[in-house]
Amino acid sequence: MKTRDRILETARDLFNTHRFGNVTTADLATECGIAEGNLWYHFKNKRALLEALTEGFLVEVEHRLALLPSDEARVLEDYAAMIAALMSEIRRYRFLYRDQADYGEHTDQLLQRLPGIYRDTLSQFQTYLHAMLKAGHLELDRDRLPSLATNIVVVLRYHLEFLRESGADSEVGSGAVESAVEQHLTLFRHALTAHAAERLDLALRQLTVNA
Amino acid sequence: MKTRDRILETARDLFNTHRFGNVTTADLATECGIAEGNLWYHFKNKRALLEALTEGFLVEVEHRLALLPSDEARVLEDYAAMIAALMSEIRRYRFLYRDQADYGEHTDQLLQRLPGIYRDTLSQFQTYLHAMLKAGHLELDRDRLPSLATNIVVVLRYHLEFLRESGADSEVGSGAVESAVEQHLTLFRHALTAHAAERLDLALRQLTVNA
DNA sequence: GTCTATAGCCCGATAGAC
DNA sequence: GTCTATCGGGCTATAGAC
Repeated sequence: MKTRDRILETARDLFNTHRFGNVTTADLATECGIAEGNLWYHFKNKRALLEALTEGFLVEVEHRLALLPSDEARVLEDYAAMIAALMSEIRRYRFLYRDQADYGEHTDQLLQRLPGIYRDTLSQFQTYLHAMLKAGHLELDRDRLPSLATNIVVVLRYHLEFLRESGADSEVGSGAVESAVEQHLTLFRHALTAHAAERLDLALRQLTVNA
Repeated sequence: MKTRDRILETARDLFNTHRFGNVTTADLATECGIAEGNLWYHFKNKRALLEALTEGFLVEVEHRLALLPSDEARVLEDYAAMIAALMSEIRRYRFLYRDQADYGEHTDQLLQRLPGIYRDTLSQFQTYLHAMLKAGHLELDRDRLPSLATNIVVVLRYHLEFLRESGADSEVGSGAVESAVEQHLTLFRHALTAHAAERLDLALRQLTVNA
């Protein structure tokens, strides 16, 4: 792999694990197996590196937001696919959501867009829940959908932080992501038909196996 | 107020707003209106300051964990009082939960106790929910209580972070805390009797007015 | 108890050889 | 494209006058 790409991937991993502000450029260079000076050949400064990572994030978000329920018969499987994309995004770019306070004064590129991303994500979930309602999978008062969508997003986004703060292993492969997905299902599983709950469980389980 | 106490309170505020790792001792001294050198008369080093704050936190947690449903007739009001104490704790010591990655290698005092605190908090919520069940306020499958308690804790703990990441004002007085309390109610409001929901709403509203 | 001055360290970034 | 050497700046903490 090209050095530039290795730097980006290593940086993403280190930032996710130790926070952006706690990873020094010396740490990053060592982990990449290159000299610190070499970093500045590939990136003008630490912020430029952050911005390169941000671009990858924004592309991934755009693709995930485009995943909408296609066909009434497959809304549950479409939902599971969207959840898989969202969790991959949250896992791979966790530090971008989390470490905003470390970026200093000017990272407008990201900070201006995150509110919109959350807004679009909430409405994406409402679209899915509405489609499940229409397909007869979900039995729920329509005016409860907005708050349910918010609860879903909060649980999916923060269950990893909850596990970390609780002292549990929250790394990839520890089952933390699976645990977050399972936990979010408890928010509306009781309102699904038995058949829909079973299909959704299956679809979600298959996706985490493949990821 | 004694200088030492003013340092502690100012530090708590600055840490909550800007993160522990992003607040320099120069910032803190300036905000206190004292010379930086004077800080080291009152505290051996930055970590000693953190440990002094941690002690106050642990005392507050212990008091809050001791708030249990007293009497079947008042379980809803007791619950509201406990929620008020928990939110005050989360608001006042937000950085302690959040900034663990900034503390360096050795803050065993806090890091060893947080997992236990979360565990005790979850079981505290299960106790309350169980009491509401017994008092006939809540109609819910008993085996849904553990996951509901987890969802409640996650929403109460992270709704403030969610608002901050979303670009909303998450400071005290902005209504963020009230919004978190309101949001957590959507997790089980539909399972409360109409009478219980009304009483709980009232009790929670009175408490946030007083706080 | 509070101040000024400064030591000593670590960090991000530059210069220039190879 | 990668390295070594080093600079300037900011940070925590100390020393010592008042």
